[in-house]
Amino acid sequence: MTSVTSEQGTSTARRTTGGRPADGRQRVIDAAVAQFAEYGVEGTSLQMIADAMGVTKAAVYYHFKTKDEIVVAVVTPVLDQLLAILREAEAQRGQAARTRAFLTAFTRLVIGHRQLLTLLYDDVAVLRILHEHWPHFDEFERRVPLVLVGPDADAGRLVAAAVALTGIVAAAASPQFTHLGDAELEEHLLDAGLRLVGARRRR
Amino acid sequence: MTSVTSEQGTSTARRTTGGRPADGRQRVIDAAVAQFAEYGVEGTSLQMIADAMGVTKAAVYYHFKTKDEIVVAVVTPVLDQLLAILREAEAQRGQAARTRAFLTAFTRLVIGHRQLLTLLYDDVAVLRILHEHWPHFDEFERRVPLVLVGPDADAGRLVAAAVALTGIVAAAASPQFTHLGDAELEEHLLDAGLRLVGARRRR
DNA sequence: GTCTATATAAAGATAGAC
DNA sequence: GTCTATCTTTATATAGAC
Repeated sequence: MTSVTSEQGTSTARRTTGGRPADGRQRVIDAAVAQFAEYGVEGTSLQMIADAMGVTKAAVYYHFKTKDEIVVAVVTPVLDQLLAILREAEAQRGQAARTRAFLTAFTRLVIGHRQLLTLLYDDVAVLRILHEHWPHFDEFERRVPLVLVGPDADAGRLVAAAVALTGIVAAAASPQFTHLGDAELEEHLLDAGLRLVGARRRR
Repeated sequence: MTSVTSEQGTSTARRTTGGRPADGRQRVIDAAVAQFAEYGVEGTSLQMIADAMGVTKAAVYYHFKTKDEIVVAVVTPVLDQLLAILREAEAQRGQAARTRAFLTAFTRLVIGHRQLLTLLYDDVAVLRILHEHWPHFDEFERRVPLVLVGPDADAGRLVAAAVALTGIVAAAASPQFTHLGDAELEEHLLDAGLRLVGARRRR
């Protein structure tokens, strides 16, 4: 079995080697997430990130050599979590259990990063960068729908899975629902997802 | 009742005043759609559009004064169709009929423009431009979910509507399903949509 | 770790010839 | 209707001082 692994251990390592948390590197990431969510990756310049931090472009370049590196750093933690969710779900016995396990954890992850996940699903620039810099990202993309509906699913169920995944991510990011609390939105999203992939909701 | 109307009658007018179809203006639009779909609006430069047409940037600027104008011209025909669909659905008697009427026509529209609709739902640059240049676009955005689930829907049904709309659009654009024929993909998308907004499929 | 200053390339956009 | 040439602004990125 090919294994999908992140090569981006640097930031984690740095945080353990005595450096204070919320160091400069992390501050860049935080600022970048906010800008990316509002203007998209291509619509965000290093100048905008620097301005949001109250520093200059050169200060940003001290932490990251390129803009692509920032994108990878922004997205890697979520991808790692998604990978963990994927593995745990795949380890369940029975397709129904795998479906429920993945969808439950996935919805929770989406809620925990309302703006960030849409980068992964909607921003063409992010997808291009990940295909360039993230080893086995394409394999990763294939495994997600499979764990949801199983390897023997017909086209109809694969389409339903795609609608569920992309719909959940986009709806969570929609300004339409910013007023909804995390718990309530999470429940509704999970509900919608389960209805789509054919499972009944446990009460 | 406030009416949502396109101010962009120019291209239609030009096509009726004796000008050959597939004129330069339309050729720019066609080239732009292809580039926008692949690289996003911010990721597409006028140079790329010009190159795709085999002309220079200045030739493109003869037809459109700004890049924003191109985006509006690309998206306006679809928005007009969407508006027509919206009105026809709103005119139905009974919420079930409105839901079915809209979803059926919407899915067909999405299939007819697999790549284009995702610009409307996913591309933040397009949304910004439309909010700037399309009168009553925000009102338009509000009416779409409402016709799907009705004015008295609770949060759960509104979330389901959002998942359906965004999911259908994104799934239709997904490279995962490029091999599926229009008719089959349309059926599966409609199926998923109806399951989400609570209606049973007519056979 | 942050700054000023700068290099270099590409972006959007315009003027004017053909 | 398309071209060459050019303007202006902004982008990514680097060098080197503090």
